[in-house]
Parts: sequence; structure tokens; C-alpha cells
Amino acid sequence: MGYPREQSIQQATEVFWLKGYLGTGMRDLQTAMDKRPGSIYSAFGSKEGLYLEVLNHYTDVLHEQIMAVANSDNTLQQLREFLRSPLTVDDSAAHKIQCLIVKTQADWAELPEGVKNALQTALANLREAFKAVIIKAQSVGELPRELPEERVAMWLQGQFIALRTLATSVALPASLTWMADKIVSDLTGDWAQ
Amino acid sequence: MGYPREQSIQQATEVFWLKGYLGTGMRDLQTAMDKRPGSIYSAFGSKEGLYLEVLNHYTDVLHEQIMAVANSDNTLQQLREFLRSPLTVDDSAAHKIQCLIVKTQADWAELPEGVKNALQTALANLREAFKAVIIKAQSVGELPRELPEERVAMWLQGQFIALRTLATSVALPASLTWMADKIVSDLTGDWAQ
DNA sequence: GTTAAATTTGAGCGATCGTTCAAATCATAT
DNA sequence: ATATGATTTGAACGATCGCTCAAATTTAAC
Repeated sequence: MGYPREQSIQQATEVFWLKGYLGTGMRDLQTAMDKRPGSIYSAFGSKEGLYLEVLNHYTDVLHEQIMAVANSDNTLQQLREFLRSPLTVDDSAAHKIQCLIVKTQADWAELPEGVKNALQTALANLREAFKAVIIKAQSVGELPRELPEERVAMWLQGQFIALRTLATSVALPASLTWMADKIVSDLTGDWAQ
Repeated sequence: MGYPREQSIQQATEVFWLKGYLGTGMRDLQTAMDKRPGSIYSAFGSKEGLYLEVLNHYTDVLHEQIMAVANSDNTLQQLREFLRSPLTVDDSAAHKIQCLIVKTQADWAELPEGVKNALQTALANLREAFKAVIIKAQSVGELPRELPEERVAMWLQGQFIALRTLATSVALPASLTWMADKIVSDLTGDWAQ
């Protein structure tokens, strides 16, 4: 029972990531998961319940990726790789570039209360992970000690969002790689190229 | 006939901005515009047609704001003001912070082809306006001549998107003002504060 | 004041939405 | 083999979706 559930969540993730929360219909999910409505509802309760599990899984994966940066040596180098990595996917996975949280947040006014809360929590969790990156970079001497960590973490999260959003509409990977590098430069504080 | 049409577009803008393209129903628009369906359809053809006029109007206003920065003296100072300005609206207008184009783009996979094209065009137009700001700043000596203008314009558009997106979920205006200032600092190249 | 054209009205169309639930099927234990 | 519980099925519900169009109303011209 455990494994098929994980698989269902991943299939549902594909759909929500492609179509958004409002744009995804239960029938889309039924097709992607190859399950009938009663089955989905007994397992997840509602469209909202299914989305919440999808969001949790998505956030966990992203959180781990960022914490891997924070736990590495050469933090800034790993951060640069992290920022660059999603910009090279093939066209068929183009919808996976945009941050799922930001994408869902666009439907804010129409979302169930539970989804709104989960989005806020997810954003805060990821901001904490970015903060861990900052602090680690400070501890290894790659960043100055006297930074306002909270604000820099928010700024870094904003840069991540900007990169992922631009990547959905800007066709040139070289420009995005350039921007990823500039972000790291702006983090350290000198304008390099 | 001309003026009421303008008024209708503004009322429709409110709804689309609050609820997004998919989240907005014709009945929401009928209520906001105080018109019955046949009237709206004879004037705008379809929900898509109405949205396209809304998007055009929104883009025009934003384009003018950015060009006002480009046409001012003290370009970077005006840019800072422009980046700061939307972060101080009251809560009832909170939905007007997020960029309408980015918000609509989140529903990408489910949008009519005409809306997709219009979004791409709008983003490109605004990027041109940001580029005009860069070039003006160069011409008055506030930025170095040898910048890659296209990429910096894309970067600046990304910063704008990041600020507006963060502002919808971060409660502290001071942090966002700090970030707006950092954006201008990163544009000139030195890490101030 | 009458007429013709332009505009608005609002009931209602077919399609799709999220969801339910009785019945069928599958799994497990004895 | 058979009984029992867990799971899945799929038809169908009420609500809402974008949209249509004949009828009513408003506007403009003479």
C-alpha cells in the first residue's frame, strides 16, 4: 500500500505542476493516476487533500536539495550549481521549471484555506533552508559575519523565484546561466562580469 | 460608448487581478461590471477577449511607469522609488501587488493560445522598457557603458517579479524596502549596507 | 411621434466541475 | 474453499462553467 501511494502522488504532482491547482480537474488526476474517483477520495479525501500531499512531497525534495547545498563544503559553488541546474531541462519538462509553490500561489484568492496555510508554511520552510545556506557560507568564511541573515535569505528565495519564473518565458539558457552566476556574485558583493 | 467601456475594463481588471484567469468566472465579471452576459459578449466577444483588453491596459500603464523612470533625470533614484512604490499599499489592495502577467502565466498550460501570445508580448514589451532604463542610466553616467544591456534588462525584470511575488507572502515592508534598495545597489555593482 | 437601429436583458443551453456511494472486485485468514 | 474486510469501480448528483439568443429596452434620426 505504501509504494503505490507514493507513485500516485508523483503522478498527481505531474498534473498539478503542469496545470496548476485550479486548472487541474479531478478527471485529469484520474487519468494520470489511473484510478477512479472513489479510490482517490478514499485515499486522499479530496482534491485539496491530494494537493496537500503533493505539496509536502515537493517541498521536502526542494528542502533537501537546498540543505544539501548548506551541508556541503564550497557552499557558494554548490549554490551556483543548484541555481543553474533546473535551467537545462528538455522542453517536455518545461513546466517543472517554475516553482510549484509560486505557481499555486497565483490562484491565491480562490484557494481553500488549508492550501493557503500550507503554501505559507512551505515558503517559510524553504526560506529557513536558504538561511541555513547563508549561515553555512558565513561559517566557512565565504560570506561576511555581519549580514542580516533573515533578509538575505528572503532575497535569495526571491532570486530563486525570479530565475524559475523567467526560465518559463525566456528562451535563452545562456542568459539564465549568466543570471544564476550574477546572483552568487551579488551575494558575495562584487560585480564580476 | 468609449468611457463606459474603459470603466468596464477597469472593473474587469480588479476581478482578474484578484482571482486570476482561470479563477475568474463570467458571473464574477458580470457582478463587477454590472452587465448581463449578452452585453459583455457583444462588447468583448468572449472571456478571452475581455482579458486581452484588460492585459493590454495593465501593460500600458506599467510600461508608462517604467518609461517615466527611463525619461527622468536621476534614473536610479527614480528606479528605486518605482521598485518601492507598490510595497506600501493597504491590505484591501494586496492582490494588486503581484504582477498580473506573472499571475496569469501561472495558469499557462490551460490558457487559450491568444492569451499565451499576449503574455509573451507583454513581457517582451516591459523588458524593452527596463532596457530603456538601463540605457538611460548609462547615458547619464550612472551605469558603466560596457554592460550586457539585454541580460541586465532581463535580470531587472526578474528582480521586479521577485519583489512583487515576495510582497504577497512576506509581511514585513521594511524587508522589501531593503531588498528594493539592494536591487539598485546590485545594479550599480557595489554592495552597500 | 414614429421608426429603425443599437444595445441590454436574463433565462437557459450543453459541458464540466468536485464529489458521493451502492455494487463489484480483490486480498487475507482460517 | 469460504467468509470477511479492504479497496476499487463507475454511474450519477447538484453546482457551476463559458456562452447564446430571442425578446425587451434604449438611443438616434427625421
